[in-house]
Amino acid sequence: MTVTRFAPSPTGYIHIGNLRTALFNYLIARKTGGTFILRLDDTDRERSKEEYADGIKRDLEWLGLHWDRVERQSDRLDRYAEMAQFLRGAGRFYECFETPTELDLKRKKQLNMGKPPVYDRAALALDDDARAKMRAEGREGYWRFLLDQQRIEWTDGILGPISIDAASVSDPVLIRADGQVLYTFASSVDDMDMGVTHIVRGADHVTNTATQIQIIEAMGGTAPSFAHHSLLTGAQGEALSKRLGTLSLRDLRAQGVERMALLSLMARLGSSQPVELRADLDEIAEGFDLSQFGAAPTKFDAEDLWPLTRAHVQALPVEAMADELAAVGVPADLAPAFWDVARANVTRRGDVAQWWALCRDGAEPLVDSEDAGFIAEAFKLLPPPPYGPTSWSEWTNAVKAATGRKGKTLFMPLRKAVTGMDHGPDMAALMPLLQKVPGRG
RNA sequence: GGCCCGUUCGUCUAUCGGUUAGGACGUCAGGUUUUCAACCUGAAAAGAGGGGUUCGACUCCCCUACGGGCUGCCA
Repeated sequence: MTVTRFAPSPTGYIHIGNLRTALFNYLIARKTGGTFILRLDDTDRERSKEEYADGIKRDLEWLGLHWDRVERQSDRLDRYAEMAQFLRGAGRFYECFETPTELDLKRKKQLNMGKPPVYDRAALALDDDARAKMRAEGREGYWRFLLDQQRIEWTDGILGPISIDAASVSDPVLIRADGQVLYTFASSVDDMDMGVTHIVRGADHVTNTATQIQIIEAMGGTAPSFAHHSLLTGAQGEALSKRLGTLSLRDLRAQGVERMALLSLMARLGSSQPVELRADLDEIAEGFDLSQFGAAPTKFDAEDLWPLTRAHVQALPVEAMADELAAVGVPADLAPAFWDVARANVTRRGDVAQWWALCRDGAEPLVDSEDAGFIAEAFKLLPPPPYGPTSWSEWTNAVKAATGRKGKTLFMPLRKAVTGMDHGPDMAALMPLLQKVPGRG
């Protein structure tokens, strides 16, 4: 049984980077009929906010990434204390007393001497008396996990064989002086307890994986299989983290991006499979294959969402557009005809507003100076609305007979005069919807 | 500074030593269309640099450059 999880910390909303992680884990569970857990990693009491937890849930619901189970780390504090006690007994936890400032100083010294800034395990040498003395000085202990200094190896689902020397990594701090359990530990306990079988996360967690494998094994568990997807960069290759604020899911949604456009792109970007618009998550899951993803950082350009959004919106049946059409004031009886005319000329659902405004209010005629006389004459031949399906051809034929113009020089000035634009829906189909033509006459 | 990963058309990528280096999206041109969109046809477009190994290297090895990540009592 496959068990995956998406484990955001509720310190912000879902953005384009998180979304990829959530989607991959969802798809793996979905594809194999497994379980997808939403786990809120909220051990950081200061930064975690209920508002964000709710926001994350709403965003996942909008995307359609339904979870089978929800967990909160703040509900599991007793369990972490229990496993911490177990690891102390096993000699894998040791208490340290350096202050953050002291640690910072140590790192700087090491760096200056050209050495890697790895914790020197000074606290490991402390005996009971020394520890008592530290406490007497008012210092509060925090706890590190004693790494077994060997190479840690695993076969990554995306990166392939990875080997990291534990000696190049500091013993991770797992419990702070104020008792707060840190991510690396809570996550390891949870993944073990919840039977998580596959973890897909960003490449920023590769080093964590090395230590978490040891932590899970020290607790008597078996490490799940890991896969680390490349991180997204901006279109110019710059780190995306700086721009994440403008790429939150809610912003993209507010701009009119369609969820299937977003999901279709994210399920394929960075893989060798072509990006294709899919109709639903089942279709996306069907073709999803982690092994098709590359390890190189992936450039993400939000502009790529628009062609997919347009294709999705243009294929929508009128029923799916009912709310949007009603919102801009399209009468229900005109909706099907209007949507048929407008659909080929919209990218976002909201774009129908401008076309309906044209139909309802008419447009300021756009007349090139050399066409002024021609348009004046043409408008004399145009009866007032309402128009029928043959109005356009009747009018253009009449104008053609009266002026001798034909082809593009005939049609284009008329289009511009009637709609105020040089592009737009098919004129023959548009005419019957026009309720006003202000420039007429 | 140390550690991990990476570098093929504009973009995402294929190629498990021998290919006219393939596909998709985008771009451009032609066709169709009153326009836009859509559709059809076609085109341009790539192996970071330097050393090896080999009959032969995009592919294997080393170095350099560049990009990303980690190097927190954040996640």
